[in-house]
Order: sequence, then structure tokens, then C-alpha cells
Amino acid sequence: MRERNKLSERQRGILRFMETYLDMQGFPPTIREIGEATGINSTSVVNYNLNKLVEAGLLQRASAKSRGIRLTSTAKSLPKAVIAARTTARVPLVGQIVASAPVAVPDDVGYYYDEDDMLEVSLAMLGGFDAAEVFALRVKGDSMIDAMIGDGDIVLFRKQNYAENGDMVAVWLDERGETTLKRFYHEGDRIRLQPEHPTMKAIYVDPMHCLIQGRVLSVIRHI
Amino acid sequence: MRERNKLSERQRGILRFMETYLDMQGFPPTIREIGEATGINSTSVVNYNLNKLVEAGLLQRASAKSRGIRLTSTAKSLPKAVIAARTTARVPLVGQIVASAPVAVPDDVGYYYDEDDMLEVSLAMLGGFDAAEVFALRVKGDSMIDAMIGDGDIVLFRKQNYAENGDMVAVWLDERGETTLKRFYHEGDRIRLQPEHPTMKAIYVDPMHCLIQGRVLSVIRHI
DNA sequence: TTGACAATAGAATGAATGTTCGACTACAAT
DNA sequence: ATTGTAGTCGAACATTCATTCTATTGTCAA
Repeated sequence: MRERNKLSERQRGILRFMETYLDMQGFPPTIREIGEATGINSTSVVNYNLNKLVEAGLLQRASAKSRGIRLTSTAKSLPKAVIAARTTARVPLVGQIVASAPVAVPDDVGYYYDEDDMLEVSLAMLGGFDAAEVFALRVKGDSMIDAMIGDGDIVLFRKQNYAENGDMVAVWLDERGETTLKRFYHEGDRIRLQPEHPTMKAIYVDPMHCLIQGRVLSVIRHI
Repeated sequence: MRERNKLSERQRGILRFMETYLDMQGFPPTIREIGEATGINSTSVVNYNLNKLVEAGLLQRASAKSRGIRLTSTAKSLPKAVIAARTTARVPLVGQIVASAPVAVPDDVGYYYDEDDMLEVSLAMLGGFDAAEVFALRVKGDSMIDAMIGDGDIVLFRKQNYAENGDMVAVWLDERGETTLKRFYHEGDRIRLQPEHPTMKAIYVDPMHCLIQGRVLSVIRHI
């Protein structure tokens, strides 16, 4: 697209270094810093190549000013025009998953949630369900690590107290006294709960002691 | 809103001048330039107030470097009208993570993405970065399982070829011939790559054979 | 071969720039 | 009155930094 092709290896290197330095430091590098980073032993050579880049329209220089180099707009990765679309929904962030307690989901419809507890998510993450029947939980601790869900992750659920085979569900196991996230399989007169993590083994429970609280729609992790 | 109120008249003036100078010139002003613009007659006074602004968390300084001043993100006047209006962004879904190949990110400017390859995400998931510098990858297979990232997951990256300690990054290890997602730690003359999964052990690599491809912003999993 | 030119290295120069220190003022608290 | 602190000024100092000049090397065309 651009004329980066016609540039020398060193000039491309200078450009690349400029971008990362600017991004990291917030101000441009000196001629010497460019030289060290790109393996050029003489400031005059850096100066020479810098001027070449100015000729190519990729840089601008403020003469006799330290660090007086800037990337031309054509050299920056410019934001493309992005068209908006109204495709977000707000779901209640009702609390945290604690392995040793049932998930407390306000069962009532028309519940009123505080503005601060709402989570704005892309509609695609709701899997086609109405936002009113979706809620979110923040995972506390590493108890769900065998479901590849870590501390601080946010899980989106659809409220439901049943499950199809293969569904990923949050279940309260009153025999064990904990909530867990597993894949659900009805096998004869018992239920197999299969961890998401392939190296973990399944557990088997009695349907009477297995309270499904919701089906997992998505997992979101902010790093 | 912010604590600009507690700043002195001069400090506010310095901040204002910094913003316009940075915007006009593309690089930060010198201490003397700040002094002239704000009517301060002594470089030491500028230096003094600059340090006050650093204490207030509004500036960062790189000591003994010319023009080594940068605005903290909180100090920048955001184009809030634009940002607040939009709640979703579209980022390119450039492909898949394959453990045995470097991530192919179109580095060039003016790249045109197909509409079908765009992923619509909530703006909050971009961590404040411009959508133009964010890209998404779909994970294929279980190679990233020690980062708690499974088959089919979507990972959002910010394009960058460096990392701070503790960053979660995608790195290409040419000695091993694979791309991996790890937390990045610079330790002396080598780099420690720490898996996200707490039971996995770190690996150590030579900086020369460690090509950072991007920093992880978020992980999205649709069940 | 010769000449022109691009690319590079090394060193010297002078201006630009951040840092430090002593002294002074204004003001509030003790 | 005394003390302490924030803010200021001026000057000296020590580097950092861009610029410039000379010389060397390699390439390509005449």
C-alpha cells in the first residue's frame, strides 16, 4: 500500500523503533537512541536516514530541536472508519460465584438493579436470549479452574433450572455443599458432570441433590 | 470531576500548555518552553511545578531526558462526546491462533478488512484502546489450555511488540517454533513466561528468540 | 578505469536542556 | 516571635543532543 517497499532495511527499522518508542515513552527518541536501537554507529547516519524518511513523507522533523521527530499521519496506523451499530444489552451483575454457597439469583421478574451493577455486553454474547433472563456473575477464586474459568472472570448465565445434555451449567451440589460449573449429561438414573478441562475427570451425582441454577452462555475475561 | 481544582493556577496552565503543544508539535515541550509559555521566569520553578504534577498523578517524567514529560491518561482531555456515545466497536478477526505458527497480523496501514471478519465487541472490552489497534483471534485446539483458554475461544489483543512486566502476551518462540500465551516478566538477561494456570510452571527464554506479537486485553468464550 | 553518487563511520562543535543550590518572600500554624 | 512550608528567582553546572565536516567504502554507468 505505502512505499515502505522502497525503504532500506535500516529505514524500516527506524520507523518500527519510532512507533514502539513513541508508544512506550510518550515522546520521540533522540538520534542516538535510534542509532543504538537499530545498530547504527554514527549519529550522522541516523540523521541521514531520518532525512530520507522525511523526503519519503513518513516523518516530520523540527530542526535543531531535541527529539523533534514525529510520525506523519500516513505512517501511523490510522483508525479506519468504523460504523456503529446498536447491538449491546445490559445485564445485571448480581454478585460473585462462591464455590461454597448457592448462587443467589433474584428470581423475580421486573427486578430493579442498580445502575452500577449493570454490565454492558454485546448482544451476540447473549446467544439470542432476552437480556431480562440473563445475569452475570463474577468468579471469585480459583474454584472454577477446571472449567477454565479463573479469578475475576465474568460468566453470563441464562436463568433456568433444567439442562439438556451437553449444556454447561452452574449446579449446586448440596451433598458437597458447593456450586460448580460443569457440562451436564443425564445418564440413566444419575447425572454426570463433566469438567470443561480435558484432563479433569467427571463426577457423578444423584439428580435429587443437583440443583441447576443457570446455563452458561459466555465467559468474559479482562486481562 | 478530577482534582484539577487543587492545582495552582500555574500548574493548570502547564497542563493546558502541555496538551496543546503535544497536539501541535507531536512531541513534548522543554522546561524552558513551558516557562516561556506560562510566564515562569526560572527553569527551576517549572521543574518544581512539574514534580508537583507528577505527585498529583497527572504527569510522568523520564529523568534527565530532554522533553521527557508525558501526560497521564487521566490528564488527557478525552473526546468524551464521541466515546460516550458509542458502546461497541468492531475489531478485525484476523484468524486463528495456531501453536505452530506465528500470529499473522496485518501490520500495514490502510488494510481493508472484510465485513464478515469483523467482530463486534463492547467498548469496555478494549481497555480504553482504539479499536484500530485491536485485533481478535480465534483459538484452535487446546494448545493454550495452560492459559485457561480453550478451543473456540476468542482472544482480543492490542498490537504491540513490547511488553511490561506482568502483561499477558502472545509470543512467538522461534526456538520452539510455536506461539504461546503467557504472562511476561523480564528477569535480568532472560525472560520468564509464566502460564496463567497456577499449577503450570514457567518457562525461560532468551529475549532474542522471543517475538511479542500482541498484548491480551480480553478473552471471550461462547458456550 | 574513471567519475558520480549513495551509504556509512568517526569526531568535533556548539547550542539546547535538565539538574542543583542558595537565597528570598508570603503565609499559616505554633 | 518563631518555626515551617510552599512557591519563587537567579545562576551555575553537567549533560544531552543535533549539526556539521571529513574520510572511507561500495555500486553502477559511461
